[in-house]
Amino acid sequence: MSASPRKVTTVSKSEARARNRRGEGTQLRADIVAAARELIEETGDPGAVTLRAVARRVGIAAPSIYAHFADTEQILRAVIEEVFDEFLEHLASARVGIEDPRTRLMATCEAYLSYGAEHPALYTLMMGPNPSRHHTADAADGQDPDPRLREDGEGVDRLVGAESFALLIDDVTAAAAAGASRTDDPFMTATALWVGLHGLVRLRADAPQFPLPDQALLDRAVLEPIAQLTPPTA
Amino acid sequence: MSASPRKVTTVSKSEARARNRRGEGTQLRADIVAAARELIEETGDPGAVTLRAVARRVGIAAPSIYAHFADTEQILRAVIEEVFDEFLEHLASARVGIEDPRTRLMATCEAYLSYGAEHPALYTLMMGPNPSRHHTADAADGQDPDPRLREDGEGVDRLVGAESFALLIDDVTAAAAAGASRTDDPFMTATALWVGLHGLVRLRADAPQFPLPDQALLDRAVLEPIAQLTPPTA
DNA sequence: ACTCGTAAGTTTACGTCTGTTACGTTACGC
DNA sequence: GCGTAACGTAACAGACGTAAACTTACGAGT
Repeated sequence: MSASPRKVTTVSKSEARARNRRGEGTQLRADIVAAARELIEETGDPGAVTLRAVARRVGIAAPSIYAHFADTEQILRAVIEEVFDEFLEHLASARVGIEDPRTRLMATCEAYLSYGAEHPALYTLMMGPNPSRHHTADAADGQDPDPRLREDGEGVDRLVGAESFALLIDDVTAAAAAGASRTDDPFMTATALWVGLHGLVRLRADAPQFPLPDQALLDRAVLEPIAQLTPPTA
Repeated sequence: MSASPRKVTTVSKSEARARNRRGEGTQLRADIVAAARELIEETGDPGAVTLRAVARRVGIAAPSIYAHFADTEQILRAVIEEVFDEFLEHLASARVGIEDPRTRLMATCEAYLSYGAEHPALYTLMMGPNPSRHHTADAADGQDPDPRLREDGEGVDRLVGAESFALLIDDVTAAAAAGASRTDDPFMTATALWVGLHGLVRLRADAPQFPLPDQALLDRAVLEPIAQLTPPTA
């Protein structure tokens, strides 16, 4: 139960770290990404992700990171990809199994907002200006809901959440088809909804001390008019 | 036309700087703030504002800053205050002289968006999480449009743009009174509009590579439904 | 069973940038 | 002429990225 006898300058966790086995060098890579993620969540600042800080937390020496990442930017990119997958999963699992288009659209929006509220720093990192492009998105896989979605070969980068945004488009399109929304341009409406969702998340994260109205009421005041929802049971 | 003969490590501007006169020590303070602002605008990162970087740009020695600011956070606060004033002025000058409530509301929104588009880094700094509170806002100056606006003595910090937000509330209230908006809760609608404006600015700054729809069309798709505007000439 | 190549890290160290303290210097203006 | 406002110089300690060399120990091959 006693702390480690070693004296530590700042914060350090697991002092004891067993060296990985022969083929499991990749395990350290995952630990590095996890440590970087923790640093971002705790400090709220991606700038806190430094080679030495990550190394301290993982329990390794700083140069050991070079075996897996060329620099801190690569680490951040790995975190971003992980968060994007997690965010997409969060949205998808909230939507699955809901047939009613209106309820499903609202569920997607709620999931979007809840993720942003629970992981403000990760959301900011994910949606913020990316370090740069990386792998080209795997090309055409089928029908396209709107030609504007994939301008050119690499216009829609995965990093801006194209898959997640596709869920929104899907929901809005379904709502329009079912008469739950009066929109005549699902892509435009979905984009506008994205703006509203992004604004809600960012404003709550950016100005927490500002006396905003009740959360649910403000959400409705922003999202319902944008979605052009028809009266509930009309 | 030739560059300065001195060799410089990074970027440095005015090498020559004349010492201020006797009573004009305050001039340096303004120069420091201006340099910090430039650094933020050029790099997009408030972290680039370091005592030494500011000193280099101003053309002074780093310790000379201590006479005017205790640390970098104080400098950032000064920049934030300057930007807030500028932002408020930008909105106010765009609104002034417009009598028609609908046109005036739209003008305010356009000014909001244009400032955000032209000064993305400063907007982010201004609207982002503030370093902390500072001077208490000067107390009650007259009627209050909504009791929620000033929760307690210091609830509405000036740093979150209360004055600018007041303009929005004013416009929405006037629009509602004139029948240009169908809202029955101007404060809620103004807040929702703020969310939409913030979302538009932030999304364009955060994901510039994403193929967003035409700017004017997206603006309308977001703002008009939130504002609950009545048909133009009905 | 014993080697030994090599995966998986560590140690050490250099150079840069940072904040910050202590002290020295210039020159305006009464 | 001289006090003091308005700076500059020198130097420290800490954090950072990164290169080079060293160490440990797993596990395949004989």
